[in-house]
Amino acid sequence: MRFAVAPDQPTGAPSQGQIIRDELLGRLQRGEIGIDDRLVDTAVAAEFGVSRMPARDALKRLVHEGYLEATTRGFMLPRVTHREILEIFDLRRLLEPRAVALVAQAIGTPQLAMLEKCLADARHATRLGNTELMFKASERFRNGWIDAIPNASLKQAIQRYMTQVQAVRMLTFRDPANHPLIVDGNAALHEALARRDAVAAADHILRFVYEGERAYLAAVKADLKHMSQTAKSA
Amino acid sequence: MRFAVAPDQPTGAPSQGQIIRDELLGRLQRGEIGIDDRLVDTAVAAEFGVSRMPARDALKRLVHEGYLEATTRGFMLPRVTHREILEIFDLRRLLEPRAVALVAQAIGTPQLAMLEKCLADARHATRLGNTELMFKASERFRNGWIDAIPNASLKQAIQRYMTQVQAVRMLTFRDPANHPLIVDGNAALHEALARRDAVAAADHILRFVYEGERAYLAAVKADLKHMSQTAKSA
DNA sequence: ATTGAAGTTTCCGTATACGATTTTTGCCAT
DNA sequence: ATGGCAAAAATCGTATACGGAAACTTCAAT
Repeated sequence: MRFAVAPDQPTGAPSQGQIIRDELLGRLQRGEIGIDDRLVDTAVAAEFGVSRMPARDALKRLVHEGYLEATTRGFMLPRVTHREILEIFDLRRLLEPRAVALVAQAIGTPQLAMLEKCLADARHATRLGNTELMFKASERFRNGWIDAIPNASLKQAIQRYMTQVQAVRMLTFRDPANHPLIVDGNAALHEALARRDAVAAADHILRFVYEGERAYLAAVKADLKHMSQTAKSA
Repeated sequence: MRFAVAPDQPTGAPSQGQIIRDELLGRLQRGEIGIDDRLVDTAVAAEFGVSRMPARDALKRLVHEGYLEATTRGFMLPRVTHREILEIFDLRRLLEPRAVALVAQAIGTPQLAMLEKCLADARHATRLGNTELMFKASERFRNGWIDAIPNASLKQAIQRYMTQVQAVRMLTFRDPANHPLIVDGNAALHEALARRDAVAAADHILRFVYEGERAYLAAVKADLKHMSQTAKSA
């Protein structure tokens, strides 16, 4: 057993396809890819300066992970239906309380500090009325605690519906009245995590999800036209 | 609209990669691929009479689905870690009770009959002591109720870890003492579903998962040598 | 103006080829 | 005989090219 050269990464260098996939996933999770953007393998390949193969690889993988949908005309965001959104709220109520409970028991001080930073950013943005910043900070907060989930399988299950959650989030964020609710929800969660209080954390996230569903339904009601677009897409 | 040549599948023809993937998945699920078999893209491609690309496609997809593991020297069965298996039991306890509860409210008579058939098959196989048949029947039963989950997102989340469940299942099935427990658990679940009793169904599946975890831990204990192979792999 | 059909474009799936990396094999020196 | 080094083989990742299918566009006829 020779450790002479230090094994660096366990798997050596990540492949181009992997790199592209990670980058695209980041964009998807940051909401940088819109509902009617089309991702075409040749374009992606050109952007990353590689051939179609790694690009195709990344795209197909994202499809399989549920982040994209393969059409005969490129790869697009999956059209989320109203029904599906409600289904995902159901899923979230099943998974996320347990997840934050585990996080409360496992999270480290630096991660807690990071979450606190996100929270402060979100507060600041709210005071400024800057929806964009608020959105980003809240997203970082969410990604932060999801990253801290010690059960990798559970974490993965939650991350699968992240993009759909993003889409819904974007919708509800449009009403600034929701911003304080979101900040307060996150603050309550953070406080519970800081106290390592698994029960309180689970309660808070559950309430938060219900609150999110309520806000979503309100947004849909206030904006029927936009919802009908998800069906017509025109 | 010309149906002269018969359009075969509604979605056009499935790609070669898809075909290969399905066939390989069948072999994997039938246990026809051993722990130290290596699947190499060129060999697979040659067998199916195509180029490397569709074969690679199928292999990579199976990797992503968790059925295979990519090594620097071909694709092999994944070494599932003990930790991962326990994580999945945790996930199952979160998701499956709700899933069967929804099934209890939504399942139709023909599907119920199908489940009953699987149950009868499993009973028969148990009496015969035929592990193989018993395994198949139990698998059909499980796939049957999973198919009936009305919440598509939840269904998908459950299906994601099906392979790992299969692997564990394979392990616990080796002890015939577990067979009656499995049949009884399935029978109890079926009975609850037949009565459209969501609460009882959820209780039964929860108990069933706990029972499965117990059986798994017992199997590991009884078979430490095999488990240590997952680390050494030699 | 609307509709239908033919032509064009776009894009995916697959084939073949090449370079890089890792593993294996063979050989030589001690 | 054993250990190490170098050559060879195996296999993966990527590049490029071709054929076909779906969608879009154009244009003419009603």
